[in-house]
Amino acid sequence: MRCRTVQGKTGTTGNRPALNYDATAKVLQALAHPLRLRILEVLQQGEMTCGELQNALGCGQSMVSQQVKLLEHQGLVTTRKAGTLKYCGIRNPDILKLFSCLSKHVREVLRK
Amino acid sequence: MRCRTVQGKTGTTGNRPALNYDATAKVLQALAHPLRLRILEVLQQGEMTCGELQNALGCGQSMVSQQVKLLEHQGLVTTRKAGTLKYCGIRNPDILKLFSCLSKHVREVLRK
DNA sequence: TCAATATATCACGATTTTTTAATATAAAAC
DNA sequence: GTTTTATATTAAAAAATCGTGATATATTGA
Repeated sequence: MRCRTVQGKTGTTGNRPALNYDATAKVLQALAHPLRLRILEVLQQGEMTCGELQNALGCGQSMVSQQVKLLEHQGLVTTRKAGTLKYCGIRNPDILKLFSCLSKHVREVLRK
Repeated sequence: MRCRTVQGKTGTTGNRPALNYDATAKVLQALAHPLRLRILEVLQQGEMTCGELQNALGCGQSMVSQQVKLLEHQGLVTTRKAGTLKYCGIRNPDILKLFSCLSKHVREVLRK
């Protein structure tokens, strides 16, 4: 995310509160990965440890650890430690609303 | 987007129509860039040529050309040619709904 | 203390993305 | 025709991301 063009937090016309492009792009980037999407989807069922995610998704341990951390940094996942276990959960369930919209887009606009 | 883990179109439980993770990740990836976000925001005002985008965003010609094409490929922008001009517009305005949600997320969860 | 378990971190090659500059194409104006 | 204008394409370097394997840390239980 190293965009060289001018960066502004405010939008085009007057005082409408627009996007913070850099921060928004980072969140989108965090979402833009098949495995991370699957993590979020699986977590809709409820809290889950990293190990459980690993099994549910069939991927390596460090992969899960790293991707969960990334999602955490962008405020998409919260975690709590219980002994040696790390429970992951959806932070801000509002974000899940994006998925239906995206799913529709993929189906309709990119019909495949 | 070269994810080595298992790829499935259907979700976790039964027959709920889940995400196409790869396609969805690609769309998100297309959105995950400050300049591309700005292009989409500017285009909310209406159709605009690549040159006008260039001026509006203060960036180079090939940059606009390339990013617009990328957005086009993911069904986010439509274009029409008129002589030597290329008019760009928002395809599927529904996608704009994502922005308010993301903006809220950035403000609240990543409060900055 | 030692071993086992769960997670974190690190390092690396491979791939992808980003950005710029140069050049190509194609339509319009002259 | 030539020039001008708008856009497309290409090439290339720099940076970021992806995925893996190795290792580190930390907690638990024997």
